[in-house]
Amino acid sequence: MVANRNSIIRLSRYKNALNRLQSLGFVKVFSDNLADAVGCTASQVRKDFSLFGISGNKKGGYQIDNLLEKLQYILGKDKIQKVIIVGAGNIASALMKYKGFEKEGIRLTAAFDIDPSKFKKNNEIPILPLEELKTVVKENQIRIAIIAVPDVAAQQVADLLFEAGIKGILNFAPTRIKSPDDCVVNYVNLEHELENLIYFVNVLDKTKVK
Amino acid sequence: MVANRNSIIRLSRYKNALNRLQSLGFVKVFSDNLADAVGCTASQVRKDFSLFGISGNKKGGYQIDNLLEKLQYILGKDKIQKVIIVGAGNIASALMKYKGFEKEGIRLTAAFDIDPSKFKKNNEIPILPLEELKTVVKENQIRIAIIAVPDVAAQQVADLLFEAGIKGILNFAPTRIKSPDDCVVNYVNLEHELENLIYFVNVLDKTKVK
DNA sequence: TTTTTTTTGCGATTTTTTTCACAAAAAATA
DNA sequence: TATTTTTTGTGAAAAAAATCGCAAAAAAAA
Ligand SMILES: NC(=O)c1ccc[n+]([C@@H]2O[C@H](COP(=O)([O-])OP(=O)(O)OC[C@H]3O[C@@H](n4cnc5c(N)ncnc54)[C@H](O)[C@@H]3O)[C@@H](O)[C@H]2O)c1
Ligand SMILES: NC(=O)c1ccc[n+]([C@@H]2O[C@H](COP(=O)([O-])OP(=O)(O)OC[C@H]3O[C@@H](n4cnc5c(N)ncnc54)[C@H](O)[C@@H]3O)[C@@H](O)[C@H]2O)c1
Repeated sequence: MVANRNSIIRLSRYKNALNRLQSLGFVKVFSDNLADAVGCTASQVRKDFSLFGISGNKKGGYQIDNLLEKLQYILGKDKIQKVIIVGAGNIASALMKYKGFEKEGIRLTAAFDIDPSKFKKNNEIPILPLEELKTVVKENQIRIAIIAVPDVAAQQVADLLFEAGIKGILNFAPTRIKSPDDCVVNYVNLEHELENLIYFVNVLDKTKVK
Repeated sequence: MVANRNSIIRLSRYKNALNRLQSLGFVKVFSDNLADAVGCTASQVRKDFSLFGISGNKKGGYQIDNLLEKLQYILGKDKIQKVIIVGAGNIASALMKYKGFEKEGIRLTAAFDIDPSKFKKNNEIPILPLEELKTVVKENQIRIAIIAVPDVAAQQVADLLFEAGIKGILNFAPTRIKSPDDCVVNYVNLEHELENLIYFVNVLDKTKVK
């Protein structure tokens, strides 16, 4: 397949930029506007579109509404995506309070924890005992989960999720997850993001001296 | 330079794996152990080390303590890295409560907000008025900042940070930041991470049918 | 109507990244 | 001591990703 992680991330970025342009009243866009907006080259934009079979109009650029529709379809935004969270701690509570997911068609359906003091059955996003996870996943046909438990619990939680039928995990715990072949695990490791930043700040600092 | 974002992220992963192995009592490690631990190939591990001038012992693998030291030096972990946060909202409060950063030599020094109701001068990590940002950055020679403000405020906050002398930003807001040449901006976009996951779950789902 | 200008689409080329493959070193074994 | 085994280190090869370059289409101008 043509798609790799970076190309899909770029599609998400194009989508964001298009939403912004649309809300500013723009109707069409050229590849170099998009390139500007997301920080890549115009030929990268066109190549990405070409690989996904998206075409525009010579000299006319791309119709924003049409382009958005296609990107949204590719990114699975034609339907609401239900997501659960395991581990109702600090990260989870930031995510649950965030209003931006719903706007993007991502619905946090429920959170789960082992600690009974965290349970809140009547919240808008209920926090439920781990024991109910399987039922909720099955009844709602949920395929995506977020892991926000301490690192030591991450693998066992992942195993439970796979058993329940989850196919994709976004893992905040700094632990590599062993997963079945038909499942995907993506990682958000904030320490590593900061280390990365520190490295490149140091590099720039050193090259400046020369 | 040899380094790109992915290779540095891999170094962070090796470091994590090594810490774990060390705490389990291991003293040496082979490239294929590390490959296993982080999910890449053994030759990738050796090539990465080779590019950073790290060498081991033929037939003897790598000395964990020695290797860790070198990785930590490359990743700037030989000194404590002070970091500030702008926007003391949901994300920021999750980050401030997290104990893992200090263990990794990353010290959240202060947070800043424009909303006076958020100020907490006496917290362990104080939440201060934006006006004090410049002074704190200068006095502590801070180079790294995290942006956790609403998207509309992100660019103006970034400009303020650059003016104060910040060289690297980790941006949680879903907005591209225009930055000077000698500064780095990395992005954490959780919507995009979830979209990515959804895309690849859909792809796997479709290929399975065939 | 003809010419010029602009912008796409995509094959070709270049660059970057990953994997391969094997000599060399060193330990283990015979 | 000689042979076998194991593992590194790194050029060479392959694969993947990004960029280039230009024909073709279409709008705008002449
Ligand atoms: N908070 C941050 O800013 C931050 C930053 C980087 C990484 N992380 C990582 O994200 C993860 C979550 O961090 P946090 O700060 O939200 O942690 P937290 O301690 O606030 O929350 C963890 C929650 O998981 C629950 N839990 C523990 N074991 C469980 C299990 N087996 N099943 C279900 N629930 C379980 C706990 O009861 C708790 O409510 C951790 O792995 C952490 O390393 C967090
Ligand atoms: N919370 C999440 O889970 C989540 C998920 C994805 C993305 N994000 C993004 O992260 C950012 C922060 O999200 P949040 O949920 O923490 O938001 P929040 O609304 O809880 O907090 C934002 C804080 O920024 C402060 N602020 C506003 N303008 C400011 C300015 N100019 N200078 C300084 N402070 C200012 C506000 O007073 C508030 O305290 C947003 O851009 C959001 O889109 C958050």
